[in-house]
Amino acid sequence: MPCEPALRIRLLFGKGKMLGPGKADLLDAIRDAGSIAGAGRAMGMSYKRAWSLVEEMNAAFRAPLVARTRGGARGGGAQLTEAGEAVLGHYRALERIAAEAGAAEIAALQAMLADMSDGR
Amino acid sequence: MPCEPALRIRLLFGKGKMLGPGKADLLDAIRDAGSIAGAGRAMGMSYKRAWSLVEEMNAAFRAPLVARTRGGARGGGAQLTEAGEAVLGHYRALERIAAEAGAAEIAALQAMLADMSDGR
DNA sequence: TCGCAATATGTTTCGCGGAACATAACGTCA
DNA sequence: TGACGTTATGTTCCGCGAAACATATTGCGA
Repeated sequence: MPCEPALRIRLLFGKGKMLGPGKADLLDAIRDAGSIAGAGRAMGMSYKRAWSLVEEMNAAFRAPLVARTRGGARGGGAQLTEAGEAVLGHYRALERIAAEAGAAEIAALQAMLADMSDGR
Repeated sequence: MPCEPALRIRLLFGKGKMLGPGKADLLDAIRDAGSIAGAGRAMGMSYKRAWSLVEEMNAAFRAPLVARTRGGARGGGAQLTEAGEAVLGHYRALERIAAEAGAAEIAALQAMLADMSDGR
């Protein structure tokens, strides 16, 4: 974790349907870990919470973002679906684009801050 | 209130210094109401909370964003300083620019949502 | 000099999201 | 068939941020 982004973006489509940094990071972690449990461990989040976030995401989108399998040799696991990859990609792109397009405003605000010794 | 923005942006400069929709709206309300108490009433927020947010903001930036006066004919009041106007302006501009620059990604995500009957 | 409306600030209470804990079910392999 | 690691799901517990409540203070005007 090199540095937490200075710009956090949350998309909210009403009625409990929202997407922010937390869910995006979780998608990333699931892709890395290959399981919800592993992702939870990796980011210090309880399995139950990770699972419920996945539940929310799968419900919010037309197609599930995370595919899960139970049992089997290694107990089961979870992977990002094509939709999951797409959503994550779009979100990351949005983050990048917004930070880029808003760089001037962000810099202006940062310049007005008190005591920016470390700039973070 | 036409529609709450689908895009919420939070800027975080570490160590308790952060700026999001809540504080921005509060600045707006203070400019409208001419007082912290009035702003709090207008947005259904306790005076204490509004006051502490102002405190945070004034501490976070080099120059205070909100100028307060106590006592007097109408009890006192609060107005945005030049710095306050500037910060609010930069934040609103950032919101606008980000939403504009990220429109394509946002639309792509929205298109993948389930059941967007009301679009909100 | 008293009342008003606001700022200023401390103390206590409370709701809720998340943590912690507890199980069940699943499916492959040894 | 038993063990393992995961998904799946319910229940209870707890910390913390916000609300609620309580005062003190300021300065003008009636």
